[in-house]
Amino acid sequence: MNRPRRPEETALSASIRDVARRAGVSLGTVSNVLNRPDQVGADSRERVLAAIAELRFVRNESARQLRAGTSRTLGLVVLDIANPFFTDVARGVEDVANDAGLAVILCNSDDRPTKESAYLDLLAEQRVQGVLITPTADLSTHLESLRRRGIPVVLVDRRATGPGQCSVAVDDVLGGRLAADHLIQRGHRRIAFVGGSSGLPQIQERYTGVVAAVREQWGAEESLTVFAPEVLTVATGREAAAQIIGMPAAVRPTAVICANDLLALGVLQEMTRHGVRVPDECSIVGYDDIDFAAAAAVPLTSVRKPRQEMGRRAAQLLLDEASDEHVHEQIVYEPVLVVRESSMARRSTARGERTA
Amino acid sequence: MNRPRRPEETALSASIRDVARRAGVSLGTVSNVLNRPDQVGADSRERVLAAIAELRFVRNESARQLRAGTSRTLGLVVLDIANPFFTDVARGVEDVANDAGLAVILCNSDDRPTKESAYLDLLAEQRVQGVLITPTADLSTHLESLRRRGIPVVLVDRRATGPGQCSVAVDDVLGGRLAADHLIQRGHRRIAFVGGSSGLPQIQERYTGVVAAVREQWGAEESLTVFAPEVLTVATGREAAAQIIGMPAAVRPTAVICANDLLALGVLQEMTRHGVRVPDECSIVGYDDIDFAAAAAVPLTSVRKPRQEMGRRAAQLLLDEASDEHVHEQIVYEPVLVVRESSMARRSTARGERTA
DNA sequence: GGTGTTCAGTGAAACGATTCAATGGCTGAT
DNA sequence: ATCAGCCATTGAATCGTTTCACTGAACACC
Repeated sequence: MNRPRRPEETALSASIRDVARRAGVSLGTVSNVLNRPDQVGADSRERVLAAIAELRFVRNESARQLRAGTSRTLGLVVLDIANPFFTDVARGVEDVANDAGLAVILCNSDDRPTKESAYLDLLAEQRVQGVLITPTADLSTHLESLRRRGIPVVLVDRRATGPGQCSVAVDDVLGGRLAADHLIQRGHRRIAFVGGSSGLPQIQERYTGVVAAVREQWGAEESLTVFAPEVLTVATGREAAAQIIGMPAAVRPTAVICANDLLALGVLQEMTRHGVRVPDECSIVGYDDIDFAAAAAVPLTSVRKPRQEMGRRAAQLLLDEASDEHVHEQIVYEPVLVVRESSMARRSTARGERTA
Repeated sequence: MNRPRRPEETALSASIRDVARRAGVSLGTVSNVLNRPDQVGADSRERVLAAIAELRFVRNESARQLRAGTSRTLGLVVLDIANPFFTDVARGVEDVANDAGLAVILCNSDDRPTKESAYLDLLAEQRVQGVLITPTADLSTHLESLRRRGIPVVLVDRRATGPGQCSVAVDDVLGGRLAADHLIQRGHRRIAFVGGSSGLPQIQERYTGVVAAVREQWGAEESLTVFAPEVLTVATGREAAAQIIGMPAAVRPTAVICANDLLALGVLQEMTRHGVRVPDECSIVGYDDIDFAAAAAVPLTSVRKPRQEMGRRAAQLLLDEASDEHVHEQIVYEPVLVVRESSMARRSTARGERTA
């Protein structure tokens, strides 16, 4: 094979052997300079470093990893890289990982099990130190097989089912309840829930919370309408809103709870486009409290999660799994409702069946 | 070392050798099944596949890479992972890379040269097939050394200086001009430019475009005020807006051109918070046209770039660098001004020195 | 002078895959 | 019967690093 290289590229990569020869020392000494510089005499160290610089030596990480048996990377698999919630989580992960000298391989499963499992295979082949993942709906069997192979896994934004694994999540039932309580308290009697059809438990729990609140305070749930778009994006949020707008005024919800902020922004856009006044004619509550929620056309009321902190904590747990006295932890953060204009309808308007 | 493993983890990783033994064939045959399955007899292939499944064999990518000399990854280094512009680019890159069977290592330099060079070192050690990068201001010498080492580099959202490299960029001078022309045409006579102080050429070119437009149409540039926050985020956008709001009404700009949409959103927020009506008292134009621009409190006029397409094209160029008849290309896309409400001031209000 | 202890430095033996020249068996042509 | 040609298969050599048992040299101590 050895496809011929263009002339200027000849000195492709010096190996540790070349460095040793150039510096007039042995292989082992070069390796020591690289890994335990203080155990090497000052003069040889100088010579080795000089040789490294002259030859532009760059350590071959594959070889290092093969021999040492341990990699310097960690995998992060998210559901939607375009959702700022996940990039915020990623920044948290990155902070901790970098401090520990690890690189993060960021993978975007797009909520598709096939993409997810392809990425997990890849991460396994790369022998990453561990995997942080917000899995698609059915906790893939791949996860279990990763763990069986000794690769630690920490779930992010998703509660572990058993005690045998770590997870960093948010009490989504509470989150859903907060959103619903808030709206009910402000007099809403017909509410829509815009969730997802992919069956993510996070989303289902948010719905559970909403239902619970509605049950307690209404005694019945006849006015809770549910929309389940394929994916949770701005575009599908718009579609859901179009449906809502199409409903006869007598049954049309006066408030919408969205399973995430992207949906909420979509709903808001479509309402605005059709002249439905938010929050006067329809209130909106989002979820995640991404930064853009506050900057929306009508600033969004949203359920706040500690996004970056979640990433940091998850990464710490993952690193901790390497230690022998590690015990699995299921962290659950309490979400907080941040009330903004999108749900501040004047009580008179929102209350009941349009007064008359 | 060989730190003792917990019992259930014993069968950590079967090697190709174990598979061979189990299947009763040689090493080479297993490798062939993995890499050229059609050159292997049907029955041995069956047996090997069975053994792979039973032993839960996962190829060790480090070993593969060490021997084969070629990796299956590519690096993408962006300035700000929290900026949706870059996640859109990343999706484009991912599309192309996945189709080619490559994984993407996504790195966030945070516009800090030290982080950037640390990541470049890491990518070099990983022997990635190539690097896509939006570099920090001073095209780091690291880039040149990567290229000298035979690792292809493609610049993203930044024009290559010489013909010796590929780049995918946007005509930012034109972009700046479009923004300024639009505002000038609408009667604005005092404009602010909110850029960045890090010296990114993309930003400087946008400024150049603005200045050119102003020169041509005004004959002088006395009313172009420049703000240069440290970084280009929503938060610094707010700060710039606070300064603008603090200016005496007689000299306060009636329109703001922002170097990206995050800044624009920040400016918009702060204006709204202080009761400055957008666009009536102050128009705003952003840059990049991220999805959230259209969803803003006042939908943002913005300079649109083909974000995902840029990522795709860049990745294609990178893959093409491997071929021998590759010629370096500098792609320049034409930006388009998307006019929305944030710059639709009623002409009477916007025009001139407040009529009276 | 012998003995013991440090300290630097050495180099062979892994790690787990891929590659490639060599081997052996078979088919069909001569 | 022989041989060329083909195919599936083999296994040793190799990639670039780390590790570790080992060698000398220098020094201190009795």
